[in-house]
This record gives sequence, C-alpha cells and structure tokens, in this order.
Amino acid sequence: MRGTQQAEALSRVLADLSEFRSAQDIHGELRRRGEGIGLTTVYRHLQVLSRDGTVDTLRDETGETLYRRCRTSTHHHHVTCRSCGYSVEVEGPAIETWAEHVAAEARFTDLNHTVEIFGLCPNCTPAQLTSPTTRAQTSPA
Amino acid sequence: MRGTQQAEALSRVLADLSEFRSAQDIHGELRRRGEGIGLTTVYRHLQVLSRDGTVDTLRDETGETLYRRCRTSTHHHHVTCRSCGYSVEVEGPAIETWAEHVAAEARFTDLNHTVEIFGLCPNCTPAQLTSPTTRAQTSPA
DNA sequence: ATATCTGCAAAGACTTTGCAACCTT
DNA sequence: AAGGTTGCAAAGTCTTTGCAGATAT
Repeated sequence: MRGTQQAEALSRVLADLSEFRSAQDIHGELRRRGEGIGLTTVYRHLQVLSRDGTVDTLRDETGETLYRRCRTSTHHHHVTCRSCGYSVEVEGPAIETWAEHVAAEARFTDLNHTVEIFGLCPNCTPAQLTSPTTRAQTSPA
Repeated sequence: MRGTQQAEALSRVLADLSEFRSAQDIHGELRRRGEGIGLTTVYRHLQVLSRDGTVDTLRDETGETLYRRCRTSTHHHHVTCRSCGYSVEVEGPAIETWAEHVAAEARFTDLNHTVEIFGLCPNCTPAQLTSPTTRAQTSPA
C-alpha cells in the first residue's frame, strides 16, 4: 500500500500499542490523537497487515478480532488477560508437535491450529487469589 | 427448560447430528424435518445446553459458533475439517499441562484455554496430498 | 495524469432482545 | 390459571462492500 497519511498514522499507533486491541479500539486511539482516518480504512489496513504477517491477530472470547504488531516472527501463542488485555507471547514447540501428531493420527492434512489462553494477569488478579494462605475459592472454568 | 415440542425436536436433531453445526444449520435441519420451531428458540436452547455442558461449542474460522452434543464429559479438543465439518475429539493432557505451566509462569490466574485444530479430513484431502510419491506442493497456512 | 486510497453510507452475517400470544403443568 | 416458552420483528455487533471524491507518485 502506498504511504498515505492514514497508513503512517496507523503504523505509529501500532508501534505504540503493546497489547492486543480491536480494530475499533485502534480507530478510537487514532481519532483521539487527532488523526483523520475512517474505521473502514483501519479495517482495510489491518486486514492487509495481518495477511502480510506484520500484525498478529487473535479472537477474543466474544468473537471480536484483536490486532497487535508482531513481536517475534516465529510461530507463537498468547496468554491474554480477560480483564485488561495484557498479553504475553509464549512459544510452545510441544503444542505444535502435539497438534501435528493428533491430526496426523486422524489422517488430517493441510493443518493449522489456534491456541489461546485466557486468564487474569497479575495486576488484575484479586489479592486473595494470590495469597498462599487463602486458597482459591473460585472455580476455574 | 420444560419439555416442549421444540425442545424435544432439538434434542432429537442433536442426537442425530454427529458433527459440529451452526445454529442456523440446526434450525434448517429442524425445518427440513417439518418441525415448527423458530431460529430464536434454537439459539436460546443451544445457549442453555452449552452452559449446561450438554452440548459442546466451538468457533470456526469465520467466527460462527458451532454446536454438537457432547460425547465425552472430560475436557477435550477437536480436529475439525475445514471442508465438511467432520471432527474428531482428541484429548491432550499434554496441552492442559502446558497451558497451566506457561500461564503460571506469567503469573496469570483463573485460566481457561481454547485449542482448535483445523485441516482437511481424509475424505476431503485431495489425492495428491496423500500420495507418497507426489509431495505436497501447497503451502499449509 | 492516473491508479490507488479514503470514507461515508449501506449492506451483510450472526446473535440477542422486546413483547404479545401460546402452551405446559 | 400462572408462568415459562415461543417466535416474529427489530435491534445490536462486528465487519465488509459500493462508489464517488481525494490523494500520492
């Protein structure tokens, strides 16, 4: 895509955002910064960037697609905070192997897989869940 | 929910369907069978059944939610055919352990995870992909 | 100059909700 | 009779598309 003001503004925001955000969030941030850019354009760029492998995408639990500038180029997965969106990348050679293995066993071909882990990050975890004296009373889904 | 005709008709269809289907597919099947039932009702029942753990849900790559009567009560994942929807259940103790491990390492709590493997089932796999002499030329996503 | 990009409005898809009529207990 | 259930229609999300006008090279 040609270097338009909108494309550059989006690049800048993506560079600044450290967590996964929805297209609408990103558009909101652009507007907040005073950039003139339409939601449609944001969607269109994100689509291209994600196909390029420039941004990483993930689906949250509501089905919304979240985007973030790719950190590592290698295949990886995420542990994402349900509450604040904070997310860490994790590599899982074990998972890749496992996925290939079980799929091969079922004679499936042309594979791909999604693995997402959701939870509460340290900051969003209620205190009693971290205290070793008070054991967790909630039921992990 | 009370035993209405609609609830029973839905139960019957779910019992017959062996693969994951969308709410709309299931509604279509019910209509095909001559059952008088609205799409809204199908959605409402599936929602309850899935919370009950009576049906299993999974999100396909387009973001649509698919449903199927639960087979095993234990935690498991699926290898699903992109083309025909055929799906097999796989258990992955290794995955569960891995997920817990990496999340704990990041100090996350109250975890849950999704793992979906998509591919082409044996029936939907083009012949040349299975032949050992002609190696795969396609680029697995 | 011209092919591309932009963005509003509208369409599309899936899912949920409001509410009156209906059916089950 | 009473209350949950049904289902049409309408609303709500997120996302994509049509198309005319603006823009970058």
